[in-house]
Amino acid sequence: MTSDSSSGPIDDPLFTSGHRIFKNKDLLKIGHVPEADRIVGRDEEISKLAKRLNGAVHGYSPENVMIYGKTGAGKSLVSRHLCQRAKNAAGDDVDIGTAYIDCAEDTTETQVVSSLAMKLNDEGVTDIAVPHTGLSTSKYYKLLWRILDMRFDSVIVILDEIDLMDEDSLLMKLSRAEEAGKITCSIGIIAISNKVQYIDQLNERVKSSFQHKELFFKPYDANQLREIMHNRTDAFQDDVLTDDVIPLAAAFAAQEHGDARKAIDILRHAGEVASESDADTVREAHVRQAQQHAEKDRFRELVSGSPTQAKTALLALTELSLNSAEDSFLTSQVYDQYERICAHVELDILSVRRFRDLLKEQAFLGIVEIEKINKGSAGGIHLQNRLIEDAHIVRETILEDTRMQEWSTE
DNA sequence: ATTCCACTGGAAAGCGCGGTAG
DNA sequence: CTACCGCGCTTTCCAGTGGAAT
Repeated sequence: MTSDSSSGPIDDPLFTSGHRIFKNKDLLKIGHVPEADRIVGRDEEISKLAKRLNGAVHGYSPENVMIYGKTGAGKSLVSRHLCQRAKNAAGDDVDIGTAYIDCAEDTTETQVVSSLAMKLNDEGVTDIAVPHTGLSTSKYYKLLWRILDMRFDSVIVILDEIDLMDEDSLLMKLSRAEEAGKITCSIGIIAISNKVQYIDQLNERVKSSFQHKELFFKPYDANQLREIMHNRTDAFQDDVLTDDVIPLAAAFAAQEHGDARKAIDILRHAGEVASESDADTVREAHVRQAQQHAEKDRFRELVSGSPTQAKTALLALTELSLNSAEDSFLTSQVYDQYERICAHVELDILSVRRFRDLLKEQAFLGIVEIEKINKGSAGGIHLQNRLIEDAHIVRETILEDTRMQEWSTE
């Protein structure tokens, strides 16, 4: 990163090999929004959603929409696409703003409001600086209201994966802001969830203020998955995809409830595998390899991303599984093992209460399975923890952590 | 039907960190 | 500088829980 400010790519054979496979890899990125004529099999959903948003284009209130559907069913895609179109369709006299929030990243009310304010802000116009943290929730709201009124007539907000957000009053505050006279700008909310039950578990007060229509996205079928991938083949150089690649990737994705994201992921991975192995074409074998790759990557990311204490808890269960004929263990047993490991690697020992939650998190990630059992009169209630993933692989992955090195000699 | 028990899990609160505002 | 805020991680407290033994 020192010299070379000269323009244009330089023909270095070390860095050009990838171009043999890919022409425009961006087309396979996750957030990529294809042009309208490339969105497959969602015509009905698009026109329904468009009707709800119609108000925004003409400067009055768009309706709120709750979208349900499994992952990779095109929910975010269609929403983003329509926001873009609404912007284009609006006349010169109507200022439309749109914002996309991923609630997996912004999990609290404050974070979402601050992100909204930041994304909708334009410091040149409003002369408002939005700090990314440090303010109280109410101050972030006030900033947001000011920004909205200075810049827009109507705004469409997409809240993706809203079921991952821990508070729910956000929906209420956003939808009430206009009628409460806090702003004159109108807000339309598109809330996206992959849990159908989401609306049921909302607070009554929230439910009544968040007036909404519901929209359900069906999973893609195998034909649609193939078409989706065909539409993106120009991410690759001409003729590098062999004929079996797309049908196989479609088959893998169809197993996962027709997940289009998965399909595209496999396709991209397959291209990367082919590229790394210096092949001229992407073949069936690359797809299979990519599929395995993706699963290992996912697991590795899950484990290596978690804090040391969580790893230790998981390691305790792993050691028990490796050194015993049993495969499931009571929390107290796992905790004993955990204490031993902590003592050995000089790590603070957490309370049992906290420890239970750590294991529960692992269960949520699908690494551990927990079953509740009752031993009766003198027994009481217990949890049985069982490792789902292969114990050797888990152990290996955890021991990559420098803090865990000490233990590897045991 | 009742008792019994060892653990479960919700709630509240504390701590330290990284941040803003004045 | 002080006051304040959000947030992740943690502890402390304690009212359940529910099947087997009685």
